[in-house]
Amino acid sequence: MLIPAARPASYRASRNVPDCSSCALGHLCMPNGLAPAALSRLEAVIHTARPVKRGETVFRAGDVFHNLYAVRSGSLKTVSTRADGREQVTGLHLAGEALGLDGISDDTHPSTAIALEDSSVCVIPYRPLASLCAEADTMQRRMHKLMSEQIVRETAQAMRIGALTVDERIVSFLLDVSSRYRKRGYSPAEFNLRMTREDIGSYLGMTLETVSRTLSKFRKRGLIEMQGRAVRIVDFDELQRV
Amino acid sequence: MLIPAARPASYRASRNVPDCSSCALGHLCMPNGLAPAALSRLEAVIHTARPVKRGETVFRAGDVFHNLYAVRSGSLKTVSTRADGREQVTGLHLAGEALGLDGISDDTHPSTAIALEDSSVCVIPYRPLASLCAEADTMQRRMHKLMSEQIVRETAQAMRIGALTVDERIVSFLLDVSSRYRKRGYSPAEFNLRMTREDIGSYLGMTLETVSRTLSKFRKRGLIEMQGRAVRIVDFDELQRV
DNA sequence: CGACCGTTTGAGTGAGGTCAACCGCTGTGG
DNA sequence: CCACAGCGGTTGACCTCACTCAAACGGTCG
Repeated sequence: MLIPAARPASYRASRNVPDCSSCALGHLCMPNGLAPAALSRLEAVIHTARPVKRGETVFRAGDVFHNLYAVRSGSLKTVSTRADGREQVTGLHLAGEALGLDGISDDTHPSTAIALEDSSVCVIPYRPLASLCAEADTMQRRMHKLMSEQIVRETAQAMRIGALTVDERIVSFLLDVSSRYRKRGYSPAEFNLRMTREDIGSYLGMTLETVSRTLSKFRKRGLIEMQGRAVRIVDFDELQRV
Repeated sequence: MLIPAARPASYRASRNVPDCSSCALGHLCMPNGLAPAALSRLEAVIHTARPVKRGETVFRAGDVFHNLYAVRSGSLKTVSTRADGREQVTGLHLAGEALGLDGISDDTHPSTAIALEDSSVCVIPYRPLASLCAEADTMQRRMHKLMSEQIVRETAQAMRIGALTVDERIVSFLLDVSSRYRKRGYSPAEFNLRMTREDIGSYLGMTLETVSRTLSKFRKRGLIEMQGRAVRIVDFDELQRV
């Protein structure tokens, strides 16, 4: 049976995933390892939890960069507009992941972040965070890792689009999302994609029809179950071998 | 007439591009704005300039991460190996650009860096650099910008591959390289790609035959001149409108 | 209830991949 | 010094994968 949305279920408890009570953020604002002084500073920096309704934006392309964000709950997509006006989905950000790191580059957000469902984000003013990084070594390390991870993810995404067939791209996408949910303590087998077929196609460099056809094919082969945007991965092994 | 390799020519002098005498690094180790104390620290951190012959590697996928690198002269490609063994070119790094930022993520280099020509790289030990970032605010800011720029570049690359036709991809690639040379004080119109057609194809998600055909088409239309890997952009405007 | 949006599925087409032949340059060994 | 092998590049012919266009369905909201 398919659940309508991903939920922590028993995974969090059983797999002993650390819980950041202040903002449920995974490793971005996870206090482990921080000196008490630095911890209280961090809490002072992260002062707001901002709710974002489905379809609303957290920031828009061109906005002046002031804050980083961390997804507290829900999920968001980032879209970039090309020179010719066409829009493309360039990122998917799940609960516990960071948002807005690309704005540091030239103090302007290059993309627009849109909530895929009613969500909540932590607002983290960049300047104070940078100061904190200078004082607490662990914090700086965490910041660098976070940015480096984003670089690795983007590179993987470019490879995904460039070197894989559409079947492989869909598989890679599903497994990527799955592993990201697992990392945050949610079920890696059942989750809700929340994106439309068009969003997925835009993200993976293919048309919405092809997305639909490919998912249908996988369903018929018994690799996945799905109704609408809810997905359940039935056969990981078989899925992995294309 | 086509030059065999990109060279500073008169651009550097005439356009007043800052020159970093210690390692010709553009903004990565460009001392402008650093306090004298921080500057001497920086020089202490960047202790080695390592020569790399064409085809040699600076680091390999799987190597433990210790150092960042900055390209002093020449150019390198980064390649990643997919699960199925196929290799893909994931990055191109020109003189003055950074290398290895993706290794911070989990203390392991995820890709292999290979020199496209006889080159030279600055070796920058990460730990001391991080300490310096904690002490000098400008240095931290620079570091963050550098990583954020890399994120933006990778996102652009994913969009390039995902949303553009092969013609558009080639144009976008040529203009990208061109603007990067301009930024470093080299001629934006004449440069040497150094990569094989296969490398370019791998980087742009297409076959080497298609790369060759497309470049030939552009040459016949008078948009570019080229012999071998040397390129001269003749008509920027016409090239830009696909 | 009807309009609309997202999705599914089908049929036809074309952009780009595949396979193959050939050219020119470079390096190597007889 | 020349012959030859090997690599990178170009071009052609053919084919296929994924896009385009089109139709129809189901759920949701006013």
